[in-house]
Amino acid sequence: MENNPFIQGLRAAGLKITAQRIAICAWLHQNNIHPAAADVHEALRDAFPTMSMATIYNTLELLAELKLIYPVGVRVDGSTRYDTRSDPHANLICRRCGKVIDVLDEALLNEARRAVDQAGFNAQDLKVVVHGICPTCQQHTEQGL
Amino acid sequence: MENNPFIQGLRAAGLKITAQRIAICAWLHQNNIHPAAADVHEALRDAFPTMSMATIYNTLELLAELKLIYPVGVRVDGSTRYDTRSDPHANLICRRCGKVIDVLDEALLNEARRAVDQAGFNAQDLKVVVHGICPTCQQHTEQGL
DNA sequence: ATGTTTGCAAAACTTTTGCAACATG
DNA sequence: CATGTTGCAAAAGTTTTGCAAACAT
Repeated sequence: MENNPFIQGLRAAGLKITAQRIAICAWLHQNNIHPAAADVHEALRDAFPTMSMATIYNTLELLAELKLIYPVGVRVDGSTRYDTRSDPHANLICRRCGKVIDVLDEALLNEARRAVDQAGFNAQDLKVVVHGICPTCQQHTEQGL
Repeated sequence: MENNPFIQGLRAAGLKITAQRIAICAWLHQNNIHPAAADVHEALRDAFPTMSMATIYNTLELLAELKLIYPVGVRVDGSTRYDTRSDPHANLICRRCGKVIDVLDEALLNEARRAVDQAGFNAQDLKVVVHGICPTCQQHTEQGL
């Protein structure tokens, strides 16, 4: 229960550990996807029927400030997606279905650091996002769907 | 006047060339920035005081469907930005001020194509987006702002 | 003349904010 | 018990939609 890095982070920051925060952090930790605020809300609706979107947004923003989660950097279908991994990696985003895939690729990250440096950008806190079509959607296309 | 690729594209698609579309296309062509819909609206307010946001959104979406412009793939400060370049390139986005810089870097694009391929993604129609801090905002930081 | 496009208004949607009630440390 | 947090409701902002009037071809 308490090997949850998000809850540990909140505690370390001296913040209060509420039932809602425990639920949100537990769900984020167990579901290593790239949820939107609405996904969290829907997932916890049964357990917390009265939990408001404001609480979700508050908590996600809090975790992002503590650098425990990261906004993916794009909005897919109109909403911000969060990334629960803190190690450097790239996000592959499907143009069609919005799925986000994490890719650990040092060569890509290094090229990105170099290109960013060259343009005078600060590469610290770098994030690479690549848009394409995911395997599943490619199959659908091949089947003429 | 008619060396405007956006207007040519609309004409080639058999669409009607209205005064509003001419104005939007001319402005996009002359201002090679990464505008949001609201930027276009504001820029053309004097010339077309009654032009509605719906017309802007219609036209931008139309140009995007014709692949004459591209959504940058992120929303900065809550709104979609468009890219008026159609050649392959990367977008560097400043985390702080939201500025978008185009970077033509074949090495980066090639690494991205390879990484995307390796993950089973379709690299066709690839877009690379990198987040960092732009030179201007770095200076502000150094000055303690 | 005909079908497209515009502009207005209203709606949908995500996210933010104010504030009273409540729970945590 | 003092402060931080929640939930509700309303607001703000972007984008979409329906429809009558205006326009391009």
